[in-house]
Amino acid sequence: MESQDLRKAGLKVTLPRMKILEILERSAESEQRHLSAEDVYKALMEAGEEIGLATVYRVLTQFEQAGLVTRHHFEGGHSVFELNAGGHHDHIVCVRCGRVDEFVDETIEARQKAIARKAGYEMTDHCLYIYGVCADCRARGEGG
Amino acid sequence: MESQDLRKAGLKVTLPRMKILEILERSAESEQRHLSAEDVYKALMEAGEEIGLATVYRVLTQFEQAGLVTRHHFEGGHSVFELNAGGHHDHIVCVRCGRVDEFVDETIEARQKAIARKAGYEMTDHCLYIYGVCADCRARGEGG
DNA sequence: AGAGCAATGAGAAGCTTTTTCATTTGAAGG
DNA sequence: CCTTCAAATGAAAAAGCTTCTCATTGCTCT
Ligand SMILES: [Mn+2]
Ligand SMILES: [Mn+2]
Ligand SMILES: [Zn+2]
Ligand SMILES: [Zn+2]
Repeated sequence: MESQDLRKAGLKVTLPRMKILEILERSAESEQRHLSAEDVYKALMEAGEEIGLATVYRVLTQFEQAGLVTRHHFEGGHSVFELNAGGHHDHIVCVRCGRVDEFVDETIEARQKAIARKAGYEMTDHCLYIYGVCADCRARGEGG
Repeated sequence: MESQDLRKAGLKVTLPRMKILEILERSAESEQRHLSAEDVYKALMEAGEEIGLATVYRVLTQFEQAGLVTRHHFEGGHSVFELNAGGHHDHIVCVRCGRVDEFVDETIEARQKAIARKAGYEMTDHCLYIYGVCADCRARGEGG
């Protein structure tokens, strides 16, 4: 019963919010954990839902503020959203095919905290992106 | 003689490119190492240069491709550029006042390489942003 | 079921960045 | 120094992505 998730987050239970949460959950457990607002919108269209793009943006921002999703600023200028499940992690992105892998490294996490403290900052967040070419893309050859 | 920098980079020496390079250098050694295209454009205007914003974007992109500057995607949607001097480093950004500090941590650098290799990636690049509240902002009080 | 406030949809608007194209400029050579 | 011509520039338009506006709709609570 995911309407409880919304209520707990202090959000009124509406059809758009339910549907968007469904899309995020279904996509996460199969293909893709990282969706742009446009991706979510397209998925809604394919599911026959008549939900406006403005609503998708609004709802995703609300979900972010409620702590249900995390927003990432991947290269290319647009944001991607990911359901908050399994805790914090960082990302490796293939610059060739766009594949995204996730990782957690406690050594790095600890060093970051130390660096922030030494610089006089109270750390609120951090993000680490490793860019590279994935194994598949390298096997597929250098030429594109 | 910075026209040599441009020639070495394979770029024709033009007035806009010289002026933009000057702005980046002068700004780096005083106030700010990290400038948006708009920042550069404003600095040009203040210096009385009649250079179009489109040219600023074009030139900064060319500088990036030539390895003269690095482009960062800070939060907020717009890119910032920084002169390449002193080699790679990562950033701590104050979410309150926008202050940016820099750091290098060899432990993290090494871990990143290992993580990429283990995930099957050939690493091409990486970036690490630590977000937090700087000492000044904390001293200035919570409300603002 | 009804009242009231929040949420939604469609389109307009806002921002950053890129593209188009006529005009200008720098580099090379006479 | 002057010519030549590809490359670079400026202005304006266009292109994304995201947010805002406002009339309409729909939850929630009684
Ligand atoms: Mn992720
Ligand atoms: Mn820097
Ligand atoms: Zn790949
Ligand atoms: Zn600060």
